Amino acid sequence: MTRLSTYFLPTERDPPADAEALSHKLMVRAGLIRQVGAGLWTWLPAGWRVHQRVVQIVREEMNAIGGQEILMPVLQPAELWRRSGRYGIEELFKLQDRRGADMVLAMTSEEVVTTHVAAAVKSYRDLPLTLYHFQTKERDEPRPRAGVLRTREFIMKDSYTFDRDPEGLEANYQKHVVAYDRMMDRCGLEWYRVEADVGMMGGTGAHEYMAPCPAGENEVAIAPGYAANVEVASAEPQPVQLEPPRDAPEIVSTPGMTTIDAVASELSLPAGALLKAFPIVLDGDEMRLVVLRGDHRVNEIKLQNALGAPFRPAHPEEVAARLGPPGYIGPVGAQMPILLDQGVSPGPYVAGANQPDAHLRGVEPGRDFNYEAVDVRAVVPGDRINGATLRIEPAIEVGNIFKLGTRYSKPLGANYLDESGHEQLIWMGCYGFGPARAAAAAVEQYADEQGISWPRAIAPFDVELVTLGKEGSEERAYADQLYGLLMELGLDTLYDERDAGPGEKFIDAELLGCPLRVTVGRRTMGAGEVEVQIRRGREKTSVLLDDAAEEIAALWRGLP
RNA sequence: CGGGGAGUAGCGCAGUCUGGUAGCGCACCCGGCUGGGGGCCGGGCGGUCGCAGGUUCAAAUCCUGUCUCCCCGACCA
Repeated sequence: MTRLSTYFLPTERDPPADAEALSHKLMVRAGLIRQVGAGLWTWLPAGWRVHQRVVQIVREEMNAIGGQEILMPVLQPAELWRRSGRYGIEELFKLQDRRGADMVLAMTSEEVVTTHVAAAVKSYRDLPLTLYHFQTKERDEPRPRAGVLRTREFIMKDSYTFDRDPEGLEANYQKHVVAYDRMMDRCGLEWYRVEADVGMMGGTGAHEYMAPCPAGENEVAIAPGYAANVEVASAEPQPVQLEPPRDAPEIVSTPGMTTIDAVASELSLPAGALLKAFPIVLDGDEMRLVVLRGDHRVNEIKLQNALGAPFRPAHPEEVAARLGPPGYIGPVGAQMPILLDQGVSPGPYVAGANQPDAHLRGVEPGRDFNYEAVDVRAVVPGDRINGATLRIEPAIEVGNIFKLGTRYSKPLGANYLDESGHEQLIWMGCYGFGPARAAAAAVEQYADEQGISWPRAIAPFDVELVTLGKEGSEERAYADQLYGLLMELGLDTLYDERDAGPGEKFIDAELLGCPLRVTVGRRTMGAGEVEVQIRRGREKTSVLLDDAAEEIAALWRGLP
């Protein structure tokens, strides 16, 4: 029985003063969530129904690919995390029990699940295996924000696959691709599966499931047939007009001009006709000079991946000592390896001369300096890929899938014996999905001026039934009866029988955003009809009194 | 971690500069009217002004410290 007069659905006329993101404002206003502290949220009844609907979709798809649901604890011994090498992570909540033993609050469960598998799995006959759970995750985020989009505590579905070899892992990974594609579709989201950075975990491949929306914290580079996180995206740069070639570099005086823009405007050239030099220092004080087109920027994640090692930008003193005056450095004559971005096409460029107040023009890569080609440029909108134009959109990361390899099986001793009796490491994958983010993404993607407009599959209720009649009226009696019929047909119905004005009821209903709003009032009843509003698009239609429930159910089945 | 902002009733805010009995709108409670887009009239309830200390005859207001929250950036297995 879900009668609004007794249901805990505290709606608000005003959004929280400091809320910025649309989903944050609307989910609070609609009475779905309430804040407890920074990045800590309570899910109220209607909000929790949405969350649970997403969870059920995810559960069904995981089961469909052979996943087996388990439950692992949030509180875990620090020892496991020391063994896996993750104890030092700053986001990890750390605490002690009464005996002083170090504990952690899990941000994911690789350590625990791998330990169980290591203990139980002995033979190749026990593999492959897919285990998953829905469990609270704890992360000491430096900056929680935007309602439930980025929180310190949240529920995540995390699954883990265990295979004999890379081929097995690949097969399980592809199964997850299928399952995740379906989860995103079934949640009614617009989404992209994008190539992702494997990050510090050093896995062998990763994709993210991104839901584009203005509040998204990630940027996705998209072109027909291509989608990648900008952190790893590659594309052809837009062409640039270069100077005529010269037989050899010529010095040009550029006093006081230490920026690309200043030199470009002095020589009346586009910034892209210059070379930008980005000196970096690797572990052990080795220097490298990264060179890219003047109008391009370094993507530090791509650079780190290209180097295969961490780096830092060189300090000005190091630049002055090893190359030349900062603002005037360039690749010609540089006494260090040069990494040339592949966005620099052949031709004559203007570059720093490694001496005060001077640049060189007519510098040609290959002729005037040797280099190693790398791809370290940040892509920008307008770049080309497969002949199409690239665009960049903000998006929410709802899920990610990741090939771990033997990252955890090695330190935690997860081995098996193969057919010939040899001990082998288990190959693992891990896969995350955030129901709260899926819900927030749906709010972001479909909300309008009036409020939320849920996809049918994850709405808190299928139908909101509004009666305008007072207790004892003919309309009220009919609405009571219709409520029962809708429930019998399997439609989850929220019945607004509050003693409130029609305006208030309509506004609350559209704020909450159930796919259908059914109104029983004297006016339409007099005409033998019941009014039905389709929330998305707000189009109104009507059904006959006599078989209203069946017609409403049929309408509902046709909704997105 | 750097920069900016805010803590006064459930929500949104004024009052702080210039110290002098804590206010407004909405919500809520009671009564009545109204009944297809946050309706109207009348009467009410509700706040240790984030916390601690200090100055003062007197502190929401001035001073010191502290906690919390938000936004931008950095960060984001």
